[in-house]
Amino acid sequence: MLAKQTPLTKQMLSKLLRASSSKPKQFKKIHALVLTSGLSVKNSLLTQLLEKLILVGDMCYARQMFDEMHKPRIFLWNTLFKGYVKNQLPLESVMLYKNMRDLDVRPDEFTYPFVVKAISQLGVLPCGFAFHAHVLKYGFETLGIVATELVMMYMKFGELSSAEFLFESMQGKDLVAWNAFIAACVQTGNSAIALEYYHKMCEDAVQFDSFTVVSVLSACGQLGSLEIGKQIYDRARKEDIDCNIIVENAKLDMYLKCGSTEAARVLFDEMRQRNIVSWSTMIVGYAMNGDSEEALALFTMMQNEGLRPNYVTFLGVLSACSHAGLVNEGKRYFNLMVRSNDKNLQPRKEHYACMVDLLGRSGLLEEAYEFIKKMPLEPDAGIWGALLGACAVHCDMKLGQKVADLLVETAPDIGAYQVLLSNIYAAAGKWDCVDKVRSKMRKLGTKKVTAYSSVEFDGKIHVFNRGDQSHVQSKAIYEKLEEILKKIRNMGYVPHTGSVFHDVETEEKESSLSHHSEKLAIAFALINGRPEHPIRVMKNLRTCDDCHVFAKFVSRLTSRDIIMRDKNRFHHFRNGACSCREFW
DNA sequence: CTAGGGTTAG
Repeated sequence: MLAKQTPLTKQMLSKLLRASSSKPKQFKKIHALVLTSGLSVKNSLLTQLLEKLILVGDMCYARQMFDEMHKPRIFLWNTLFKGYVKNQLPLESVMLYKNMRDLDVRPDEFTYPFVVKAISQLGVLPCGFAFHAHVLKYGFETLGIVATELVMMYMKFGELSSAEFLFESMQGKDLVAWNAFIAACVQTGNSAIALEYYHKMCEDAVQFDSFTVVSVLSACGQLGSLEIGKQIYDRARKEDIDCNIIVENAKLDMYLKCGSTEAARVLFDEMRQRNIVSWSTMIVGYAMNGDSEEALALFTMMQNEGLRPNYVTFLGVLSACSHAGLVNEGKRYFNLMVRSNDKNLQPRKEHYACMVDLLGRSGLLEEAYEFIKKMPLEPDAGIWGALLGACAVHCDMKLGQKVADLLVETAPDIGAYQVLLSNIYAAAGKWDCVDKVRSKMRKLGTKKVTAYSSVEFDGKIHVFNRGDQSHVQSKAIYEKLEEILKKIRNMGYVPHTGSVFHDVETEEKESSLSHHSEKLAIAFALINGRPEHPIRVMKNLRTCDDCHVFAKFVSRLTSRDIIMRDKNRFHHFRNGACSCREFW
């Protein structure tokens, strides 16, 4: 490498650094050379060295180097902060900040974007407040970049109103600030708000770009707003916005999340280029829509094209097996992952949850339980939750109780699990147990999520709760519902009162059932929607048995397709049958 | 010399 007698020069060091692309061992050698050479090396060179170490993720060595420096200037501190953020070490970042202040080093405008991002990663709100105060103290809150980071931080903490307030009070918001906020809204499940801000952005005459389009399309997918999504995409095309593969993937996903598998497939086949995200989106989408055969066929096609699946692709494949009850195929794909010898492709907790779901849904509850006990990872709430869900489907009270007890310990704040358990008790007629669960929930303060359904019409999202009378067309909706119920009763519809988990008389049960949010949404769509269009209903939770039967009858009665997306999957109702074949 | 935004899954 280097001849010993050659004196080391700074130029040579620079060259060496550039040559040693990403081999941490070489950095250490070079660093040793620097230390022994006696050269007074400028910080700029050390910064280069630091940057390289950060790139390969050797933060320990980077820190060691930093600590050996004499009075490092603020930009070196910043470089280290950057490294901690890049390598997801928020705690180290906070400690470094403390060191910095102990040494009376004054942070500059570049410090806070890194530090605030670290706090977002750390996820401790009081810490966030403290850093916000520091930002104010040094007068950096007027800087767009720092303010944007603060907004993102509050969004990540679920402090939507704080984030909104901060965002609104930003002066001269640029495109990136808008995009960041809209994206954060979508990522935190506030898609309706994301669309609001997209419109505000247009009013403010800020020209949107492809980043905006991706977030808005994603929002439309979440909301099931096919028409709004199409409009925005067409507008982007008209305004010559670069619709790259990420935009196309987002559009593909929107179609699938709105239940338009055919349109999605046309788009997929026409795409100029497809990457692993395109394929995975399509496979996951088919699985969600109950088209397991297409999902698995596409997986095979992808492999034939020589593309390597990633862990998301396998989630799609496994959920396709789960929705179709393909136990053996699911096991085969799961083993494919285990045997792949690819570290990145080893089954993760989500895959185990998928397998538990697959086994449990097929009635193999004991096998699912054994599967969990044997898994090499620590089972989390999601995995036990999958088993509890299966216990609910198959009314297994004994195992259900056992699993629910485990869940109370690991995830006491998730009301959905308690609701599942109380549903199991209710189905068995154990009302005293139902009451016990309810009062326990009250005591612990666990809330259940309120069920709602939504329908897009005339560029707006119409939301319905159970027994909702707040809609302007409420009277017409209830009349329509009565009319339909009467007609389908003559066709043989019998209300499935098992879906009511309260200890009340049959008559009351029926009236409670008939006002479920899905039914109101369907009635609304029948009044307003065009007969040639399918009815699209989005539900935030799993749909109940009675609404499922109801939708089947309505699809036959009215000869309309009903596409219902619930929390887990799609139900495509046509002429009295559902695509899920009663397996959900 | 350094800083903020996007797609699948959760």
